[in-house]
Amino acid sequence: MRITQEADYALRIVALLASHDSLVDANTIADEAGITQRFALKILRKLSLGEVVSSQKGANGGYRLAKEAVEITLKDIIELIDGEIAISKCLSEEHICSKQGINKSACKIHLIFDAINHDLVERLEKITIASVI
Amino acid sequence: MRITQEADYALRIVALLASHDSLVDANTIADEAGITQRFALKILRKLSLGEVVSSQKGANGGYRLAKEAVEITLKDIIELIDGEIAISKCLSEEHICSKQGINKSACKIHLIFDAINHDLVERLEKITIASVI
DNA sequence: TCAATGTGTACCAAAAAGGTATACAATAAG
DNA sequence: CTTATTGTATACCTTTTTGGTACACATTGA
Repeated sequence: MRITQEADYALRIVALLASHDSLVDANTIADEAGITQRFALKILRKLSLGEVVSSQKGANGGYRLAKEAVEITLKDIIELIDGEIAISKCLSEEHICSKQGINKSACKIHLIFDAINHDLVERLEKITIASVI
Repeated sequence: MRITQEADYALRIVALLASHDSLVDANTIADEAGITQRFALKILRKLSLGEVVSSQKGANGGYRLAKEAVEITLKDIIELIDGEIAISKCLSEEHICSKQGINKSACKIHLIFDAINHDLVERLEKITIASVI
């Protein structure tokens, strides 16, 4: 799948949290990211379940990073929001070559995409939030 | 945008044509690619308009490559079918950073995606159909 | 002349993206 | 010990994109 807008917002939200020390509430985050509070909450939920951010409920609650900014990679965040990164649908699920009865590892196009995708993921894995802020 | 299934089929169709010398009609192409004739025709239309394949009308007509296999890159074909390659929507059209009033070249996330995307396109540009068959 | 083939345009259905709504649970301040 | 403030959980909705299909037509070789 491609990197969605939602993942893009997630990156910006995490970057934003990385530049604050204290708890930041969803409203403030939404404002700074330029999205609605509800949508921010949805994204924050995923980030929270993925243990990228931690949350505090109740009055004066909010969110903060759950770990150091250098420990959070772009890949982590994107995969939390969008699922596995795949430049072509053929890479995940039922690939065309298999539908055609071609062995996946005998399908040259598949192999090429696979290599490219692997390098892409590797690259996203090397970029941390610390280097973005 | 991500590489769609349609682009994937297009790659397979062009590879198929590259391994034939003579004209191949849409029905045969569709059969070998495992898609309907109509859908094959749609893809072939785009390839034809993009001057990757040439067509011959009438009885015993069909398609053949319009140029040498070494002159056709994966990038050419993918862009003909899917439009400009962009790993993130943010890269084309109205990017999030601009909606937020941030200058595109000041948006670190944008710059990172831009660099990655550039390298991806460059890589796809270096792979020709000749190397796939 | 007519059957075989490609052209052009428009339409349609399913899936994904992008976002909203509603009802609830926890907690800190008063 | 109540209540306003904040996050949680789940379900739903709308728009865009993807992945096709349908129909009427144009060309050309036999």
